Amino acid sequence: MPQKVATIQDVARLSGVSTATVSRTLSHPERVAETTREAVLRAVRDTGYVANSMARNLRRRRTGSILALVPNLANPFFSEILSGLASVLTPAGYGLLIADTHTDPAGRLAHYLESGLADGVVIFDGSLPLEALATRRRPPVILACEWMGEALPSVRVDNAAGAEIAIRHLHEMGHRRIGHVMGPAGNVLTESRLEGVRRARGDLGLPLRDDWIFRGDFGLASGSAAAMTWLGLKDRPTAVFCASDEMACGFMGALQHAGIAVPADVSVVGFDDIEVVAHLTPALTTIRQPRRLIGRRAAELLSAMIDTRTLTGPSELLPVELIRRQSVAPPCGTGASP
Amino acid sequence: MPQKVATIQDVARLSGVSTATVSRTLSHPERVAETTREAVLRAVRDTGYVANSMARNLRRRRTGSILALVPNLANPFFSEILSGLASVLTPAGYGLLIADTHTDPAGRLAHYLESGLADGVVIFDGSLPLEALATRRRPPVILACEWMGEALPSVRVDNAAGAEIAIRHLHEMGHRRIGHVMGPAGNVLTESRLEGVRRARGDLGLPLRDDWIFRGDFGLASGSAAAMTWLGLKDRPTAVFCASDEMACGFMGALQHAGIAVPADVSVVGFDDIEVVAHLTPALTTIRQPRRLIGRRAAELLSAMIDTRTLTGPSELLPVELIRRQSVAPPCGTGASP
DNA sequence: AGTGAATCTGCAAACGATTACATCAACGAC
DNA sequence: GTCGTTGATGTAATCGTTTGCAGATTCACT
Repeated sequence: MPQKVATIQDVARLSGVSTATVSRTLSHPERVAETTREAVLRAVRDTGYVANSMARNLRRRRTGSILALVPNLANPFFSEILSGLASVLTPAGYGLLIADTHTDPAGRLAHYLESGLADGVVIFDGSLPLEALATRRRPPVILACEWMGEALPSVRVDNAAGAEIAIRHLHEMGHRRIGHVMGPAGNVLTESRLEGVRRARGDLGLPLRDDWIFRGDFGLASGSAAAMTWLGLKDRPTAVFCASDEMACGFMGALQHAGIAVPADVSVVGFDDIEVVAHLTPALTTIRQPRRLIGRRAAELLSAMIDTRTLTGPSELLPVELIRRQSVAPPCGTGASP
Repeated sequence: MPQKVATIQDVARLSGVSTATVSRTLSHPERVAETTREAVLRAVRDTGYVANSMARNLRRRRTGSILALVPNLANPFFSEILSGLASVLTPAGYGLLIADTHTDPAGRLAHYLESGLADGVVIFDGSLPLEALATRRRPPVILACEWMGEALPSVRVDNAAGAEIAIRHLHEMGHRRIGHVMGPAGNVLTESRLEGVRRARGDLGLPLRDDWIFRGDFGLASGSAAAMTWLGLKDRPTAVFCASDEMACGFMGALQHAGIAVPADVSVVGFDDIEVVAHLTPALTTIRQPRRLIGRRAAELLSAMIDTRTLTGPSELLPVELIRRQSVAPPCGTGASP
């Protein structure tokens, strides 16, 4: 049923020139005489010819696509970054290939890199065995959000600074007893945000209580779980900074369902500023990451690396911003500090 | 710097066989003598050979990837479906190519189909000019969530039924004055859910007031906007069914920020059951779509179409389910019906 | 020993583009 | 009139696989 699709040969035959000329007409129009060009273009139109990308890419020794490795596609945090990626990649003629590294059997990183099915790779998953990248010789790789020493270029925000801003904001609002819901263990984001928390607490002379540090994994459920832990505490922090908005949602939700009022009983700050948190009640105060911009810059830097055939390139640190909303208030009955 | 990557020739040379045998060893191991196979596999390991997918696909006349056209990557609703897609596509040896049809210049549908860079296409965006698909001759296409008559196969839920369930639930809880926040005009989902609302209202003998039908576009902001309209009404419905969870979030959020209590003052039902709504306060009662399953089935049906070289195939209607949570209560001060 | 089948392997032709190089015509300068 | 230059086109090699066909070997059976 599917009839033959036109090849460059068909166009050449129909317009009475060689395939070389057809190819040139399409990729370097200026190198072809105007009358020829017109004839060729007409033939292209008539046959409905569109170049076979496999053949083209084989010859050009490229793939025309960029691979994005995300830990969890279902997480809204990534989708907007991807959207930013796509917005520069598509115009640049690249396709966006997406792989969910958690759906996938683990340890496939090497496979993806070697497979040669992408001209470049954007990695969002810091839990991948990134050391393997050091010895790779081919596709340029850039990290987004995550990072790994100075070895690999990355586009990200200053996470420690973001965390510090969050803590300082709570401090300014009068809080002295501040808890933190962490991300998954071993993650650079987790470490870095925790580091920011510790630093700010230290600088501000706040108590460094480890029972106010709750384990999490950036997901909604772990936020709820942290809330349960908080509820079980006899000596509770009056404010909690969650290392992700998702966890903040889970945390606030579980607290409220248990009859605790936010921010009256406890203040909450998130991280990321995903779209929905502005619509929560109370709207969540959070540290915004410029996600679409992260996507765009990652795409731009990566595509520069591809063009210059370099395996490495500059990194970029993007600014975070405190978004004040309604989930933070002075602690319980106080207007000022003790 | 980037040294040569091993080709099938290198492997052939190293293992002392022809390229044909190497190829066979890799794709049809059973057709090769055991000793040869071992020698070849050793050479593969030693050279680190991995087949060039461009060459392979060129020869096989396929691309090895599936294209997903989503209206808006940043919408969490889609990400989980994509995740489901990926979970069957990856093991099946396909890559998942994703294009955001709103980021992209419009009218590119034809371009995507003709471009021949995918063996199959999953369309999530019903607002695309789908009529064009009728005349296409090549890549099999399946619609997900959306649909279009019987012409194209699709995987979706019974949207009208879902809406009806929502309305009937509100009715059972004692509501008689029920509003609806619609999706974007012209969308089949919008129409179908609206149709369900109308049918249920009719069957139950509820008032068919058009000023209780609010325009929306499935997004958060339009939910908030609908809330503003609701606030401005002098004669308000006691319950509102939103055609998407995102709109329900926006709606509830804006209402609560304006001092209206949900569900005490107004009950809200959503549609989709995206993850976050279980963590809202009140947790949102909603109609669940089995999103991961939608993704999986779409992938399975599409890949069957590809295997059988058919341009069409069966559709599938998946079940919806009412998830009762806390955003619905009997209307204002009533325990029973008037 | 001869025959046929079964099994394994290699040769070489695709797949459909791009592009280095060669060719050829036209032109102006000397 | 010769030579060098410029511009437009064609020839054919190349990218790295897969696979139809045929040759070679082995084996079983008569």
